[in-house]
Amino acid sequence: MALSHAILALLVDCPQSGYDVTKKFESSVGFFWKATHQQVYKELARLEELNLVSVERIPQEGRPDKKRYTLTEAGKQYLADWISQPAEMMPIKEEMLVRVFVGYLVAPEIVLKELQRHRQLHADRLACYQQIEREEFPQLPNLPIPQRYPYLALRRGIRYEQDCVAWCEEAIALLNEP
Amino acid sequence: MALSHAILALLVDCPQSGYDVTKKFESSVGFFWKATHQQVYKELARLEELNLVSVERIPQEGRPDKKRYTLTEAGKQYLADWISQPAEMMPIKEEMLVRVFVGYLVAPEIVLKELQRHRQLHADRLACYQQIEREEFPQLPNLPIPQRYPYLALRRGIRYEQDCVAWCEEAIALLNEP
DNA sequence: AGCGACATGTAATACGTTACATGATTGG
DNA sequence: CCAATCATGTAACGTATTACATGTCGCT
Repeated sequence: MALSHAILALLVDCPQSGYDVTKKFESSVGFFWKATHQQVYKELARLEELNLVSVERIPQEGRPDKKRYTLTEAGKQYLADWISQPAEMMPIKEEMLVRVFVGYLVAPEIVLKELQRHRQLHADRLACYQQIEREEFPQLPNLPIPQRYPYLALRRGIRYEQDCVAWCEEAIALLNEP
Repeated sequence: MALSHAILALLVDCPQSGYDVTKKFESSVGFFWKATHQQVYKELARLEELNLVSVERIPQEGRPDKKRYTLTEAGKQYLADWISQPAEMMPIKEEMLVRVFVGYLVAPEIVLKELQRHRQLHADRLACYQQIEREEFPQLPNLPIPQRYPYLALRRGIRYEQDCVAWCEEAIALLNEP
């Protein structure tokens, strides 16, 4: 169950609420793992029962209590143990590729238009990642050791999007050839 | 529900059994979509109820009847309609990246060793894809139009694995820097 | 004798998505 | 006044994984 590990990973640096964690799944860690708030709240409750995180209820006025979750020592150990185990290779699972695979069933313009749209989507995402690179890692190229790890995760995101853009362009070129 | 579409896509060219479809999910389409035999058999039964595929029972001796599924006209139309709709951008979901993200929690050698192992896994997969490229697309670079579509899907797989290898190498280099 | 390929499925459980539910505060 | 942000959750449904279940044939 990798969702739990992604959540624990987010709690390493600073205690956070389910709401905060959810937002990070829309940015930072969201580059390589996704979760909705419903999943996050349920998972946090489970992690608390396992004593991998502890909760602190912060009463607020006019809105529900904020619950701040902190990684426990057991949780930190659990995470470290998990990191030390070999990781699986994950399948791509790209809906777009299933469509391209049988693209000859429809008019070429339809596939081309969709490839162009995707090129743009990935280019936009790339620009977003590159902005984060500039903002969050200004000390480049001399990065302190601990910061190198999250940076490498971001680098993977950047490379991935660059590759998506390049493939879209390659595909458009090939389909346009006589 | 993209699994159904992937299965329909596999049935376009030739009628096949659930067993055959399952095997293709371990190779060709398996580059970008995964499914186990349990999923496939259940989904094929559902697609039959929807009349998107038809079945022909082929009695055999000593083994269970073989059920050959064929794409119906309705199924073909359904697939074409689906292809014409815009595709979602899919998240990466790489377990390895979650580990690297918080890799500073464990000794550097552990992460380095795992990166090396992954580099090898992706290099092997790449070699496998490149062999398929040579075997299944010998007419390169002058490919007939319909064949260009599955070729582009394979190209995506090749690019992806090349990028994984390159990232692993980049990561190993950065973590080894003083 | 034992393994892998052939060929199909059920059942239980885990994980993910979508819809529903509430309600104050802040900014345009 | 409307939409977005803050803040938490339940319920139903859909999809995926894992374990269980069966039985033949051909090869080593």
